[in-house]
Amino acid sequence: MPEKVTIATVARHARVSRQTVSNVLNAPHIVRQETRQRVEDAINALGYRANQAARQMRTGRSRLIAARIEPTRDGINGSVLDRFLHGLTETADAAGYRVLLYTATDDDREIATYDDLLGTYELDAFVLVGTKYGDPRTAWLADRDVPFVTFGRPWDALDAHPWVDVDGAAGTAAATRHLLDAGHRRIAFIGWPLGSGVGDDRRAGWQDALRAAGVDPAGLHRETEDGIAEGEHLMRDLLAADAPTAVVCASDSLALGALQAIRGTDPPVSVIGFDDTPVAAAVGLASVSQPLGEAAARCVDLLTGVLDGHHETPTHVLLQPSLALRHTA
Amino acid sequence: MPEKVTIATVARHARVSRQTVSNVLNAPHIVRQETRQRVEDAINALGYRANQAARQMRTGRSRLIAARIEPTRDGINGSVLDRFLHGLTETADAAGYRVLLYTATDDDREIATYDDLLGTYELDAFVLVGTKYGDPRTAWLADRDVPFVTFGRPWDALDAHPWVDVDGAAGTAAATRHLLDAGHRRIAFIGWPLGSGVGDDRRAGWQDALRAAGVDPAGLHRETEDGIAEGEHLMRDLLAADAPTAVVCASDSLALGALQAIRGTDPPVSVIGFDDTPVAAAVGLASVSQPLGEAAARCVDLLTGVLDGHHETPTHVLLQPSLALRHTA
DNA sequence: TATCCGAATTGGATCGTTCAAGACGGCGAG
DNA sequence: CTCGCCGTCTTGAACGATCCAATTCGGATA
Repeated sequence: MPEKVTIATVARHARVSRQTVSNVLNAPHIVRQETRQRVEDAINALGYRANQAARQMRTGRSRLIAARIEPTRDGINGSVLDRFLHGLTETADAAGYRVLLYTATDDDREIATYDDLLGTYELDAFVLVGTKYGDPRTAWLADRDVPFVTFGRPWDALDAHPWVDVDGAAGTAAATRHLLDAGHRRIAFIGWPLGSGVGDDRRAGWQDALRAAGVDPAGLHRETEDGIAEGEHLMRDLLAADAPTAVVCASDSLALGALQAIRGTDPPVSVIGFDDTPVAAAVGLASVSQPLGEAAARCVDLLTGVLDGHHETPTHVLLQPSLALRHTA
Repeated sequence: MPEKVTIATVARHARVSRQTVSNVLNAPHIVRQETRQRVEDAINALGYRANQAARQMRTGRSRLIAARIEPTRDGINGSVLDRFLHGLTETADAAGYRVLLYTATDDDREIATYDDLLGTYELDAFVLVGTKYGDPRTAWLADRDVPFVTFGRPWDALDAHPWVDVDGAAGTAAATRHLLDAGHRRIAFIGWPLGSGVGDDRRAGWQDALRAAGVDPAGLHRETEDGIAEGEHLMRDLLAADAPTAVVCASDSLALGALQAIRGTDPPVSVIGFDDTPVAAAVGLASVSQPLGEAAARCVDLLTGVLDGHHETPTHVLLQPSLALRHTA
């Protein structure tokens, strides 16, 4: 039965005081090289690991970051969060932080969860995925000076807090340009109802790319809630009314619906989705791909920047998506 | 600037000692009703929350459970883990535990991570998803008496440790019976190479169901690594050699491949996949559905059973899958 | 040789909680 | 009446780390 190894054990073994061991861990530069080496050897020999609870008690820092895991809603876009979380865990680990999961069914409950996590676990920071106009969660966190980053811009006040996002407009613009280069002119867009930051952004990219190429986008777009059936329905409508030869969609779900609607058209209508989900890869759907691992890494960067305490000013990161070309485009 | 509320603040406010407050929290029955009420009122009035770090220091329990999040490999089956994690977080929360994520690229590194998590964070337990024959991870954990549960049976020693699993054989058997009931006789199976516990189990269900119906399964099965292209390839092979009228697959990936191979057959060959992933729902693929939320809940049950300390004996839970019927069957 | 300086090290206090042991009043038994 | 016990509550110590102030020590300076 090996005895528990504490900082005192290490100190005894290296014939120094506890404080010296602590200094080796937290401020190595103030310890003489020779002493430091002796302490480090003792640490390795004994397999010492600093007890996080004890450290936290003194410092008030838990080295824990919270992220929310959602019930995969429509199921297709769920994998985006999945991949993001994986990247977050990996990068946070490298920075000496761990990721704690939580769930919540609505904003009030989510805020109650923040309160609990902060009170009992003294969480260091939160990562929120997706925010909406006038989000009460970010307001609550900001009010209390809790460090947090969002993956997704705060559309109503870009300077409100640090965020990382992917340039959706650039993605749909690139998709549209690709179709233009392939000779298409009647390129439609199926997106979400007006008023959602993300949806409007993606629509704008398509619109601007068309205008830049001298094509009038008027009438060539449709709006609906996300979903496969919805996408199929709107695509049929487009085919009947406007005879587009290609379509860019705000999500892979919509694009999958569109794919079903165009079955049998000749020449085949090109389709490009958004998010490059596994489903897209599975069925050969071209899609705009977000650099999720990179996004997660930058979230951690921003957080450690705030936590390890230099720049107080909120910082923003806008990443560029890429186009995953497959046989539907 | 509200002062930090500790157990001492509550004690002062309720005019009792710290220990009495502690007793109200941890052993309410030994405190007189009237006193207890006074303390509880004070707790609510002050918004007191027990500091987990301090508690952990004394008790050695962190109320933290670790689970691994994997890089979505082929992407399709990844959502299984995703849904499982969500259920785990929800149920753990209800039981007073939180879920901590970690990643690892191989077994050795994963074990090193265990060591680190146990040493610095004093994790209470681990949840492992999927184990293989002679898994070094479970051996390591068992050696050190670390509480853990696996989602997936330990195929080489069913009594080695607590586990929760879904009866794959029952799932493929049900799928096969459904096809038999629909009049099919030549029902094929596309699965994974012999020697994987999960794969062999799923194949056995198909085989037994056929035999029970008096159909000889000989020759009607193929084995390959998981993947869409692989499934398509083997399905073409089956069609050419054995002319099956239906096929049961060990995964949705394989089933998707099979779907592509049978396009245009008349009458259409029926296909049933496994895991009921979002992709299956999206393309209308019938599939065997695992009760993932339930599985997660039972994992937490087993863990709290061990942690909150009654039954020492490993326990096992085998859940029944259901059939998600869609137009491919 | 005496004095001083700064780098390196030391011991004690502290974070908020639970554990172990003891104090206090009231009650029933001897 | 006294003793012991039980239920209830209080006090002091401990968990393992960091922070703070005090001390030691080697070497440079006068």
